[in-house]
Amino acid sequence: MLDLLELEQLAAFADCGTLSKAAENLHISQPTITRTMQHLEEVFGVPLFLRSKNHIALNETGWKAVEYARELLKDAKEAVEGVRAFDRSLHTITVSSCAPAPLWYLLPDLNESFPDMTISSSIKNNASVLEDLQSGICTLAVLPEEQVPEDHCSVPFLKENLSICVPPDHELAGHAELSFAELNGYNFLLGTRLGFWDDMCRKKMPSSRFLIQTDQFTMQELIRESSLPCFVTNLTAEDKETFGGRIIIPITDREAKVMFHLVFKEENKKYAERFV
Amino acid sequence: MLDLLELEQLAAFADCGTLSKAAENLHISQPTITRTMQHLEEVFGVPLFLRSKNHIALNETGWKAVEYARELLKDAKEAVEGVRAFDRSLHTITVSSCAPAPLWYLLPDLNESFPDMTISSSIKNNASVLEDLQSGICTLAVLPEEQVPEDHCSVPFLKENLSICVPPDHELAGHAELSFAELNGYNFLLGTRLGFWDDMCRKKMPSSRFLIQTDQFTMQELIRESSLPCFVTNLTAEDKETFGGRIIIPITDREAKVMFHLVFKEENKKYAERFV
DNA sequence: TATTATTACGTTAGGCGTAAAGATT
DNA sequence: AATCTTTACGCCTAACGTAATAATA
Repeated sequence: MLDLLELEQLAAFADCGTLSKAAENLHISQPTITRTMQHLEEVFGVPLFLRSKNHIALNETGWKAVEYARELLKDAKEAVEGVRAFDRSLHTITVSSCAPAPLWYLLPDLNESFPDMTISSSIKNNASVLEDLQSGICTLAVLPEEQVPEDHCSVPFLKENLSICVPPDHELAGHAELSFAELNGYNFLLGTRLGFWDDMCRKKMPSSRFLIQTDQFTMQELIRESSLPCFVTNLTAEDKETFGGRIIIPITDREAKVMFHLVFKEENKKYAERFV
Repeated sequence: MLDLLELEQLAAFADCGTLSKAAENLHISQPTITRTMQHLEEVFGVPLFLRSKNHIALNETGWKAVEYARELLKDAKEAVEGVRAFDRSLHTITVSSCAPAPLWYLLPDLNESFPDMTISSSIKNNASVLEDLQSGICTLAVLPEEQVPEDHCSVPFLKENLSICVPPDHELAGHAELSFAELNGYNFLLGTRLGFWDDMCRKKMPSSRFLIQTDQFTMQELIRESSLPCFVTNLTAEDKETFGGRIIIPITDREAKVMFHLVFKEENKKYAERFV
């Protein structure tokens, strides 16, 4: 039977050209590698080397053996990595969500219900979430109702309504409600990456600019100190403080009201059951 | 690093269900296989088994590891076989010919010129010979001039003219020459498998039947004792005796005169050089 | 009681490195 | 002289099997 350690020495010899350099590389003695090459010839049952008194080189068959050796070594490495990755996946719940808000409710819940599992989550746009779902990269996906693929299980999860938030003296402050059409052209502060909402806003308000703030504190300061409108939803959990005296005005468009669904494969039902 | 011997034990355990049976199968002791399983868990770095006091079974990850193990074992086996096959191919000249006659001249020549090579030959139809050539299965191919592929080297080798051979009292015996059209409808004795000629005759004489004789002696007897026509060519080396008093009549069709070419890849030029 | 996995233990085979030899440039 | 491969030799590890242990059905 082949021995991967021996094949590694063979590959090293192919790389180095001489047994001595290969031995040095692998931190073993020359005699050891000499013996290994002899043993490899025994195992393969055919000559692999051209020998002269103080020189050894691979013959044509030897090079072919090296090809196979490298392939096997790569496969063996991938096997170990594959098994480890599989084991990790058994202890990880991976959530891909199209928006941040659902995660605020989902993640604490999962953490509590499956305390010995690692919870890994990411926010991306609808298409990417779908990919993760189809490819099995994610265990649970959060998608708008309309995006739920037919061949997957799903449960309704949360409803989110988008509103904007302006200072009382803002020119929009008088409206009881607003449409994307009316908002188009205004520039907005955008708190964190919004996933789903991000795409939606850019699409519905193509003339608007979105001033993205990654820092939480900066964002709060700008909300307080500027008159730029920003977004809130019914799920936004910020303090009253954060928005100071700002006024919240609902957006009337159908698209501003979203029903998020939890989507998953049959085999991952157990992780979604408690949300049914 | 993984050890294929250990993986073999893992696969055996997966097959047998218990360590004892696996040990028995592999003719090793139970403690050995126990230790191996423990060591495999170390190497993979993740749990592979569900253990109770006197029971051990593969967990989900373990089964995944078994998958990889089987794959690696198969690959390793194929590597050894592949290297052996490659080595053999280096010491074998494989000839695929569309007709037998060229081999009568080619094989003795090759045997003499390359005494330490094994010569392996087969007769097949044009299409199969071409396949062998393209796929590299054969070192040298013998094909009719018209069939030589453009992307290969070739040298003219032999010219063969097909004739028929009938007893003096046969109704065709009076002709000085004949065409396939005139022969169509007669039944023929067919000595050995003719490769190229076989297809040709069936195509040009669709109404004829061919009585195939695999036994040399039977063939000779039938030639002597029946009046059925048979085929000969300018290359046929049989004794005058074999054909008794039979008369040989050339076939006039263009297709009955064939120029065989030796066809080969650049890399195998050395085996054809002496025929240039 | 029979079967199974695991641990303990003693033995041994085989693999490694050092040293030396032989050969080539 | 320096470099390289191979052989010789002795040590020592590590792998194996036997025997014992523990647990279960």
